[in-house]
Amino acid sequence: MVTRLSNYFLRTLREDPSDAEVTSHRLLVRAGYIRRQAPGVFAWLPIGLRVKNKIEQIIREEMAAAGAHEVHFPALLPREPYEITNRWTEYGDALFRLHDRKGADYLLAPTHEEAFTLLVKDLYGSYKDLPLSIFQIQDKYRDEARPRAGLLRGREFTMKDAYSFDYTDAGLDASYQAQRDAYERIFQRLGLEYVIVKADAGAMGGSRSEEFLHPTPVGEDTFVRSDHGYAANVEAFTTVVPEALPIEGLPEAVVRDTPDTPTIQTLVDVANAQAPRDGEPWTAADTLKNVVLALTHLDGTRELVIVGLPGDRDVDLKRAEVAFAPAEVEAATAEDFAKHPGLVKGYIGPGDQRGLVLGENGSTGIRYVLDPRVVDGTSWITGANVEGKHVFGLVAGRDFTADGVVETAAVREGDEAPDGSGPVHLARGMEIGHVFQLGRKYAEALGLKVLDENGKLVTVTMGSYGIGVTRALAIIAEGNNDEKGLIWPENVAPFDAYVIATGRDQAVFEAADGVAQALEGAGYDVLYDNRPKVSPGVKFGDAELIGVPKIVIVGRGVADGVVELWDRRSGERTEVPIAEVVERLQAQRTI
RNA sequence: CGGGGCGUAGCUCAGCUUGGUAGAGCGCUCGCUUUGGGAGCGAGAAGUCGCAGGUUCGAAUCCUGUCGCCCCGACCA
Repeated sequence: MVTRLSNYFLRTLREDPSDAEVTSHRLLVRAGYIRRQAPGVFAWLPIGLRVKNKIEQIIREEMAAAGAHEVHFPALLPREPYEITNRWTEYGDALFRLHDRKGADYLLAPTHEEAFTLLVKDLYGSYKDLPLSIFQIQDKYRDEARPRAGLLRGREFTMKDAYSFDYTDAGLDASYQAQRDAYERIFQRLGLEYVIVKADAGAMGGSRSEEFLHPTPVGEDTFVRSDHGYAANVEAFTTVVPEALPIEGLPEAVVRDTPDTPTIQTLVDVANAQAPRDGEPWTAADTLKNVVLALTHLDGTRELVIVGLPGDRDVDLKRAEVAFAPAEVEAATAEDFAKHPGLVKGYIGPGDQRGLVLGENGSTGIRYVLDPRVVDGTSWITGANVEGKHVFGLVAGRDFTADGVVETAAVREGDEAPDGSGPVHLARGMEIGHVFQLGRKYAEALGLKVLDENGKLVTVTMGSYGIGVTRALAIIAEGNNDEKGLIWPENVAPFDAYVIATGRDQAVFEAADGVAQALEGAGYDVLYDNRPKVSPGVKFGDAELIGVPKIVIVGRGVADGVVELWDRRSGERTEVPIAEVVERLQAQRTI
């Protein structure tokens, strides 16, 4: 059936909605694809649902090709399984919780590891049943602190989540690879550029984790990539560790007066004025900055830890979170300093040959960890733990030691990739997919075991694979538009062709109707703007806003037996005889 | 949770400083005209000015409180 605009449930807005900032949000609302219901919660109108269904269909086809079977879980789940895996607590405020009439706790699932694991446990008990991959396309709920950017970060969103079950590590690797390959095909079909980056497995545990990031300025993640193949989320980036240097022959450390030098820059200025170095001036990279962080451990205890890193580097709190996981990390507060009078703010240093200040063996007893660049034999200007004094020539491994090495320094443009593939560039990306090996965490917690070939019970190992469906839709919209409106790629467009009848001549409407019917007959989904008494300008504007890639204008040319084919993306219009419309569009078709 | 902005018709907004009968454009309804780039004329329907209290003869406007929304940051498997 041809969809006729005169009675289709679609209303475009002439002006941008006032609450939308990012392009995809603005255009999807204005063109009548979605409507806001609550912060981060959207209703899908018929035309929006069509695009969503197209994306889901592509995912379903590729999941089937990868051997995964579709299931469907409730969004509403009881508390107990999440209690067992501790996620009822760990998920914190981001979990939507509710009660039934008896007061029992329920949640709106933010993801479904527990439900899937328990279902497989219910039904399977033998290694012969494995491997198994199952997936669903389901709405997920997360009570985000701040939903934003329309569909890009909502509180309700549609996600494809797949889970694999194996009883060997090799099996998990194969299942993981199958999903990873399927993801590549899915994103290619969706026309979404992606970069696969190493990701931090984080609190989810597991050994291998990769994110599919779509490079875009509206992205929330920062990632790095080299020109020769390396790509990683900044959280997962590892520093190339320099060789240790010989200690012999290095001059003794000297304490100097450096009044009014609470910051690295003031210190460098004073150092160059009072103790200039032969050859080249001191820079921030010659100083050792000691940053005080406060960790909050899972049991609620607060611990101070001091990170020593080159003065030209800043601490990246997200990287620090990874380094100190599962503890939460924040900068130390004035209160923290007050509790540790041994710490002289602005002049903190590890100590010197006369005695250590930082570290578990130091006078403060505060854990002291170093950036990987601070290898043995490197010499530093750093705080002397006295107001207005710094130590010059303090040598790592000779004058001080630390309790460990951690990656907390912010990654910079030009840093060397750990795989030797050259300097990295920083870019913004939006996570559109995530594959990771959960391992046995959930199976262990929930008791999912099978009997192996030897009749022994073994714990199943799992993988988890997600694609944000509605986020992918928004990202496609974000990357396919112009000042007039959306421009859908053919394989996710809500319709294959958009027929416009202009004018008021009955013959035009009859001809347009014929064109629409002919296209439908050829297998096209057609949206036909048959609205009477609507001016051509309005119809053209709506067509551009809605963004169906192929438009057929039926109007003044009808008398001569021709119509115009209008390519939404290129803007090109060509006249063709009415009888050839179907043929011409088919010739242009790329899918 | 911190910072900023905003709540007035379906939408986008003016009015608030300086209190005095609720406004515009678009959209919607009816009639006539118009029909290749968001038409014209005429007639209409449509609002608890977020909510609650207060000041005042009188509050969209001033005061207090409160709720909500948007943006930036923190947070974000």
